Amino acid sequence: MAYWLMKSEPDAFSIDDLAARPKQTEPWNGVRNYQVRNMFRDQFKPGDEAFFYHSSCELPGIYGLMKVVSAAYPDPTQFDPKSDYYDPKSTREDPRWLLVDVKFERKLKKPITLTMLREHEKQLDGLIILQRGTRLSVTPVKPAHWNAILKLEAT
DNA sequence: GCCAACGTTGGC
DNA sequence: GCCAACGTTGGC
Repeated sequence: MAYWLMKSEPDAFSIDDLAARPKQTEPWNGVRNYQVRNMFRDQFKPGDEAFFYHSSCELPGIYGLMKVVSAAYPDPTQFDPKSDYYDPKSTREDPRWLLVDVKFERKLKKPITLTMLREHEKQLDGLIILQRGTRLSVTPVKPAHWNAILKLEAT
């Protein structure tokens, strides 16, 4: 089983939005980056765990936990001309973009902010989100990092 | 296949 | 709103 960190702008889709979904699941659509597409395709497995990270907001950080509940499949928004995520170059025969379904697990008692993560840089050496200029919206998290980060919830 | 221009991300 | 970083596009 693998661990992931998945970013979303809370104005667009937040941990509370996920918790409010009828089955507390949501297709993680709109990813338009080949590296992430390949991670979805090659590495994501149902049962994987993920941090829900809020970006571009007042307090960027990890706000909750979720579980991956599907294999990768084509993102339907790429075929929808009315969608912001429409990609005219993608076809149903050869879809360019994939997504996975995620399921709400729980909110953290309090967010683990980016600042807190930085304060524990030593333990979290190599965590991608702490590296300069990382813009990937989905990144892998090593098990040791996952555990170290979760411990910060109690601090 | 190079690379300049452009667009996007995301913290601050 | 600024701007650094970096992925993508497209002309050549």
